Amino acid sequence: MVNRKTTPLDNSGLEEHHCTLDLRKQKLGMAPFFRGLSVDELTTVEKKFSAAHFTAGDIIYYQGEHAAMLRVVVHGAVKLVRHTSEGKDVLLDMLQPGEYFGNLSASGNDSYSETAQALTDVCILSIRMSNFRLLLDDYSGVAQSVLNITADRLQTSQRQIQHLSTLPVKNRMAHILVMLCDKFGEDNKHGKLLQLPLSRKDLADMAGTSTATASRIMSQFQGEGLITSGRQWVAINDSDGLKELAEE
Amino acid sequence: MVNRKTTPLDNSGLEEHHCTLDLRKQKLGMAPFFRGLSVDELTTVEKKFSAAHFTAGDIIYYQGEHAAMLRVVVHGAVKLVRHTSEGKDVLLDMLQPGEYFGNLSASGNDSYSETAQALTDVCILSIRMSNFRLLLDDYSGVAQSVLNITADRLQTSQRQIQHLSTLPVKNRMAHILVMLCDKFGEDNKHGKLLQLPLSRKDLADMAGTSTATASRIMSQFQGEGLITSGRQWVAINDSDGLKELAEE
DNA sequence: CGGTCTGTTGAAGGATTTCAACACTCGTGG
DNA sequence: CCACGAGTGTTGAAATCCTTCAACAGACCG
Repeated sequence: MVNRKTTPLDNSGLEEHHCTLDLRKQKLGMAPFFRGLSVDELTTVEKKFSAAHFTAGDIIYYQGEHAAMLRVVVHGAVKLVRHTSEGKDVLLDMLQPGEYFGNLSASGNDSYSETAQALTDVCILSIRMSNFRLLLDDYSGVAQSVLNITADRLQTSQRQIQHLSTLPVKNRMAHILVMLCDKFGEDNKHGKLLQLPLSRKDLADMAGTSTATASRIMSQFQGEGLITSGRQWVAINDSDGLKELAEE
Repeated sequence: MVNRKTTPLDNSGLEEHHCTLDLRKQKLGMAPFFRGLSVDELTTVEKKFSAAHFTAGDIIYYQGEHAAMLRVVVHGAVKLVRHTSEGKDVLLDMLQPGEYFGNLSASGNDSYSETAQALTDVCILSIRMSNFRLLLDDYSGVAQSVLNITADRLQTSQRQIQHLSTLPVKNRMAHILVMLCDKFGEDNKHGKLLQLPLSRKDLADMAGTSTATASRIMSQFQGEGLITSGRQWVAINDSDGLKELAEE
């Protein structure tokens, strides 16, 4: 096998479909909090959202901006980053189609606590938070779903706190790669290719380490045959091996 | 002033009132998700809960146990701890009267992801999760409050992730002390005394560090006149000074 | 094909952990 | 009431993990 390092990522944009109404409805239906709604209900709900497009690299909103909107990813990948006053970044999450982001807590400060950036060309549905609240009153099933999702995210955050507190960087990195593999992995000749642009800095910001250390560990993983990687892309060859490292 | 190191904590138990019905109702009303209910509604809601008492040190539930109950602290302090397979502990939260704990996410795994321990003698109200769900359907205002609280906790967790990722131990410790001071601080000749038993290990498990490092930093803070501390207790003398350290 | 952004790697320095010994506090039983 | 013992807190010294700084190499864009 050649030591190929050119990007194998699928870069096809979304000019083709331009986020048709059908696609939007389909993705809204996929969103976990609308699962269970009838087609008619979904149509009513969809009308309350408005669509917007961004190209790869665009900032969807900045940390600190006034926050009034709740958003759902329809197409593409979005990353959520918290910036510190010292210029360090913390990557909180990578979002897939169907996931929500923006502001849920109408209480207290109504400004975004993180920056949202389009990783690829994306289509986003938005709804004013106050309108979303009305929706929750009308569809109590949706309200329960939203609560479930938020509680799950809290669980995930607490596991992340546990990892940061108790595991060395290598284990944390293994865990992050496994998680990304489950979420973004697509079969490919390199193994499970993570279908999103992913730099060493992104990985470092997720694991709470420096880019230098992230790079060293990725090199080590590659040397052990666990992954294959190049500029802005990563493929997982042995997710079981990584899982072992992550669990330990 | 004598260099007094004997505990100034108020250890009075709760045999006096034995959690009267009135007290329980009052504390339920204090719980942020029931704020706004009428006295009548509160009475109805209170009947669905059952009370239980624990003495200092008791485990209320163990991590991994089947989780069906949602609980509210009526009296005393409770700590939530995640244990790792390597025997390390991560202290997620210290709870006050009015705060809920237990399981909210009815989705996925229905086992507690942390251990809950009584720090003092406590009175706890419990409700079966399925019944609580029914309550949410009847009182949509409560459902919104629960969502708000959960979203706020998510925010807090993400800030904690940020701190673990970007700040050195000293700053994290300062932040934790300020937070505990806001929550448990009571005026006292030593300054703001934290009204709960708090060991160096507790602080270490909150800050994601070792007890040795936690002890060293607390000694340093004491040397700088920021705090006064002894076995299992801490008083904050200069919360502004700590806040500066935490923000930096 | 050059420039820029990203990734790699070495070496030195720093923060934190670990191990270990000792001191202090508090509850318990003599 | 005192003394002991267990649990908790403190502190030193060595070792370790990780960061920082820096130089260079590779990949992608125009």
